[in-house]
Amino acid sequence: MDVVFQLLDISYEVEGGSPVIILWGRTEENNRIVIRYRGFHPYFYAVIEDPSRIEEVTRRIKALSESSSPIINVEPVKMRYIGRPIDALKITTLIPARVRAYREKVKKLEGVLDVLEADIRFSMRFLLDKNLYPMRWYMIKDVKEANSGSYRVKHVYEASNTEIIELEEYSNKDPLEDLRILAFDIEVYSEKGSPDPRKDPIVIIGYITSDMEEPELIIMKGKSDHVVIQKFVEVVRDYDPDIIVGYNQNGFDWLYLIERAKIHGIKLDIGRRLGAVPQPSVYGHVSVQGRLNVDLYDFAKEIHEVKVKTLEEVADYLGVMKKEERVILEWWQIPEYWKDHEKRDVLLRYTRDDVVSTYRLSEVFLPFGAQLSQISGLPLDQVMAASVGFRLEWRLLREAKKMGELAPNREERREESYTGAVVFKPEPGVHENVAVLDFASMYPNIMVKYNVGPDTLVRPGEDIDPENVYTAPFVGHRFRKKPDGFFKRAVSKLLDIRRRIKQEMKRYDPDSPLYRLLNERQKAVKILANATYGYMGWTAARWYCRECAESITAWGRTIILKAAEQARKLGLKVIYGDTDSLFVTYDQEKTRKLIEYVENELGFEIKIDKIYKRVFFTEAKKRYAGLTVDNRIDIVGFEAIRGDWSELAKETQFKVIEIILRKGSVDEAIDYVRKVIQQLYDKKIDLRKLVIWKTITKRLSEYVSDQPHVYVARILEKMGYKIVPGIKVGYVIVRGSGSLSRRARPYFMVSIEDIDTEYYVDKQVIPAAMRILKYFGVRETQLKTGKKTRSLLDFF
DNA sequence: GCCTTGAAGTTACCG
DNA sequence: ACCGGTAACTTCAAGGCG
Repeated sequence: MDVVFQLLDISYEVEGGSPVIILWGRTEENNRIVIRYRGFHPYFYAVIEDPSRIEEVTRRIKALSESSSPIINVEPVKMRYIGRPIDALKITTLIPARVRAYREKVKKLEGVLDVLEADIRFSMRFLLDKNLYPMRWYMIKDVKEANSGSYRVKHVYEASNTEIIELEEYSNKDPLEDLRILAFDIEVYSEKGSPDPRKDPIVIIGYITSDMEEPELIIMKGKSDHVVIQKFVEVVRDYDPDIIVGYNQNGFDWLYLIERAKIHGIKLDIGRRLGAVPQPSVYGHVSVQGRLNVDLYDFAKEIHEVKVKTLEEVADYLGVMKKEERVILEWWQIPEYWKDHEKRDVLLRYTRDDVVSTYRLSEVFLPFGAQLSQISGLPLDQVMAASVGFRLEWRLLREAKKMGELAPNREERREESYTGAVVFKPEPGVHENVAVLDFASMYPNIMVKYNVGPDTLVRPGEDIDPENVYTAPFVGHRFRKKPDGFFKRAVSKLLDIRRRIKQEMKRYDPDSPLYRLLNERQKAVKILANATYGYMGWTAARWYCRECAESITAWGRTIILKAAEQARKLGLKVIYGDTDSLFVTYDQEKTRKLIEYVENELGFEIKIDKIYKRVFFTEAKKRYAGLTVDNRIDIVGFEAIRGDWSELAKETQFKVIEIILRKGSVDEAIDYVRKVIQQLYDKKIDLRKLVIWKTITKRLSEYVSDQPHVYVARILEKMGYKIVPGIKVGYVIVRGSGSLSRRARPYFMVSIEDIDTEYYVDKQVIPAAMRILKYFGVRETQLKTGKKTRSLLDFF
């Protein structure tokens, strides 16, 4: 029989010494199924030094075979490697576990130049070879139904090396429709410091599913969380979710649950494979067999507008749960709210709000995740956990496979830097009526136009007719015009897909589900296309090519410089530019001519991205603030949008910018700043507005200088809190003696009385305000109120 | 020994 | 664990001065 199914996830098992691929899916009737696919074996390639001696090498490889898990086939194949035809041997082994050992042995054999594609995990190998993309729909031929045995699914099918065909007509179907989602969150009680799974119990597990109106809580009674965990296992099994979502559960909840379950001797048997427990896996995600365990924090990390990415902040920013309508507790308050029975209800409410926020976040994030999964080829539970580079790489591996190109190995390389983009010096001050012109996908288009890639790169010394190559400016690297390279193909395909999606979107109402689906898809495609340049310059990339990256930026510099020159020739004033954007005084006719020039003479697409009624620059690059024609304030680069300044300083700067741009009133801006400073002196400022957040980027012992956030991190560590790279530390500066760092304190340990007002006036509010006001002739002294100013004293 | 200066260290931003 | 270019802060040591 044939089965139509949506591919949700993939895993494999070894059974009777033979591997079985497990495809997890669901049918059109919304039944969960497993397809057990046999006859697929792991393999890798050996590149042969001398094709005339291929038989000799084949014999040597075969001689390595061990009877317990043998090499089952060695086959000569003609492949391509970095654009050149090569002779290789495809070595197929019986089971995945032995690939590594065989790889090492084969690598050392005489006559073998290199071993390739031995580091591709078996499940992914299958997806790659069969050209399967998770979340898409397929038909598999000639399967037999078997009894469900060890799987918690409706049907199990056995397949043996049969065809799997993609069903294109399903491509606009919502991949998430009717999937069951469960959101959960755990609360842990610890007497002091960070919770320790060896002793601190899970006191609450909250959860909500697609079928529930309200969240449920499993609450610890007595002193043991045994029942809590047990109950949670039942809940998951009963509801049988396809997708489990949480917020940072890969970094915390699962690891904690796994430890606690181990202590109680509970089997966290919550997957769709009998007896399989959650398992830490690749990219730091946790794998739950047959279910997609998606950590929404991975999505949140890409929202750069939110600086401190707690669940509350992200939910508030996205509007799924406003801070006003929920209970807010901070991590350090949780023990207090559990211990104190009077307060416990607040903690319960807090957990409910967290669970609901999490579920709602999944509604916002998963549609994009599903599309990225469909486009990149990574399962949904891995795709956001994987870094940008890996997501793109999986897509590239698929392109390579189609072209018969072998994937290079990952290797350790020395960092070699190269020149990047140009940034123009801005014209300081306020400019009226400014158009921002943006090149459309500049780097991807350079790649396509000049056929840039490791396989088209002409190596130094190679003799080739200059007619047949594109030569990069400044750096002189040459790229063959023909044939189309690997990157050109991959990138133009992505650009093309995106164009088509955008075209299709025009046919639908922006509020329609299909429009939204397509929009998520085009975003996913864009992300991959935009990552290609950075990927080429990434030393850990399989297709690392410094010359390529360097050539792309060189072409980019030439293009933007030429465009700027032409703008000036046309009589447009170039106020600023960065990489692929030009800020020019807006003149409709001249701008049109410039756009034409860029299209016809340079061969690139440039468009008006936005028009500012007024835009302000300082001498600094990468910083400006503007008022758009639709009356929105844009702030770029300034303190007001940086996460490492106090909210008070940011807010003050924002207001100053707003007053200047909207009203043009310097006096009003000065007045505003003075009031803020007065409030600070009067201590009428919410302490939370004084907190400065900074990320700890390495182990505390590795810091050479004790900056404030490092000093505070050490205090927290002494208090028993775990400090790991990546965490954000919130601190305030208090009065006292010693360096700034020595006066930094965790924000929740001080009151407004302790605050060093002078610091906030002189090092936060005034610098942030002066950054702008300086350009309007304002002096620092004008911002200070009744208090005697230091500069006045200095004067005498 | 004190004050100034600039390099080094650090973080977060832009495109 | 995608790139280089950039601003701006704090610390810390060197250098100048007396």
